[in-house]
Amino acid sequence: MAQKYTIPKGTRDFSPEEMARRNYIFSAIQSTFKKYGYFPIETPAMENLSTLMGKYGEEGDRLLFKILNSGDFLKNLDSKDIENKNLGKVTAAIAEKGLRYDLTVPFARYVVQHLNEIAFPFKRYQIQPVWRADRPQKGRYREFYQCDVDVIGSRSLLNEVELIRIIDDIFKELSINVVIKLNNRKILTGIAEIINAPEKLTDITTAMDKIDKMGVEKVYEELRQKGLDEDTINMLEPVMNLSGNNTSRLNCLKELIGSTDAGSQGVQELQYIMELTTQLNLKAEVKVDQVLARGLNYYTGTIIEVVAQDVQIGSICGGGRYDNLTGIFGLPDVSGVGISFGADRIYDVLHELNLFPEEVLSATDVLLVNFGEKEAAYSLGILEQLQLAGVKAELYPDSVKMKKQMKYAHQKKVGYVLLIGEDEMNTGIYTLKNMKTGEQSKGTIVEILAIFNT
RNA sequence: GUGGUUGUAGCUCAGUUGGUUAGAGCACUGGAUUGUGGUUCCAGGGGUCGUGGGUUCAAGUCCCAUCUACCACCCCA
Repeated sequence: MAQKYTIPKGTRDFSPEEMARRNYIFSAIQSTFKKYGYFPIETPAMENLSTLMGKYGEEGDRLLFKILNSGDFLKNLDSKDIENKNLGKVTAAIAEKGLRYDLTVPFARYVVQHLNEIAFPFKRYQIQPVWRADRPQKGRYREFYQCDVDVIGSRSLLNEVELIRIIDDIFKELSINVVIKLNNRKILTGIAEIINAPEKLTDITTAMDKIDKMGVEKVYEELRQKGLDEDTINMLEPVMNLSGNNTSRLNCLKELIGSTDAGSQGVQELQYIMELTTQLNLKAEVKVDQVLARGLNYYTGTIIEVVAQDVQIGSICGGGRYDNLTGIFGLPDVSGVGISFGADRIYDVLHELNLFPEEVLSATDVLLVNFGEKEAAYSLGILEQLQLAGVKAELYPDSVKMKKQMKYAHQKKVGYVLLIGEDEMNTGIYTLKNMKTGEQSKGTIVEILAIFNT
């Protein structure tokens, strides 16, 4: 072996088998998006860093891949910044572009930039890879595909309901059992207000979000570390320990935080969504989760997260409503709501549960064996007739030993092998071998075409 | 970014308290079978033991560093 070449940490190659399975997922997602009236767009892999920085919080800025400037990238660099390890300034001086971190922020940029071409409410989907400089782990990659659907320019909660239906449709088609968790950013705000700690909103919600993982006591411990006093923490108790079904939980929430503007609005919104959702015939379980706190950085209303029931892999879909994402790009008061499907994690779920259909890899129907120069030239005409009839056919390019050609057909899972040697050329009656049963039959081109067309 | 585990043939792995020429299965190539794959039998090729340094008469094996993959945290799809 010449040398060991590898791919960067957290990235992957995809074999033809894997691509067939991936395309199975993508087409399930894409066809559903289309069915609901969404149109596709694409945006570049790289954006200006000014577009990306500051949109995902401090953590997000760290996880952005930055692209070194072309040419003399040192020309804007101040050597003092290097000495002082002023990483922010050094980065800004040598890199002005970065790889996109998600599809939502580039979409917001797109909307603002193409405002006058867009009919609102704008329903778009986007299926493209994103990059994060995170440390790879199970179900976590540095390059992965997101499949986004968003509606922008409509405040109606019917959009939320539609997204829930889309989620249910897609996972139903893929045979994955899921729980759709719902919350509302305003409920979180209400909680923070009712315990008189609105400025601690982020600390409170990210701590509460971990209750399933580490238990109530650890959450309280983390909150103490973040500087909350015992009284405040005790006030959280009733919120943390909500029980019962969705309706009773919502009613409890209303009592607890209904006195705040945000809280009452948030509960009302969620109640409305639940009302509409419960009368639908959904397969997925929809669950109100008052501690769910994803995407806190730009979400303002509904928060959605989807987890697989039978595999522990983190969320496979997530999203929410953002009232002012385009505001950062100079277009205020445009509300949007959207979700993102993690195709790579869905792949892992399907793989782990063995849920991929057998025949996702569409193999070649028939391989024509190459017996030599004359026979190959003759076979070319037969090949053409087969392909014209819609049969997936290929002619082995080299006249190597039949054993090798048969083995190739076997490995590629080709259904039939067509043998056209000297005898067959002379008689016009060809030999067709069924690779599954091993049976051989003889027939004219018309008879053979008939076999494939049935 | 913090902490832990790991690395031996293309792949999955064995390799004893440090000791002679580092093994197996699968895969690959050739043959048994000159027009027949998937089964069987025979033969063959393939390794700077992740990389760099150190300890030792002697290192795949012990020590340090570094890289990779995996796991947990942070965060997230």
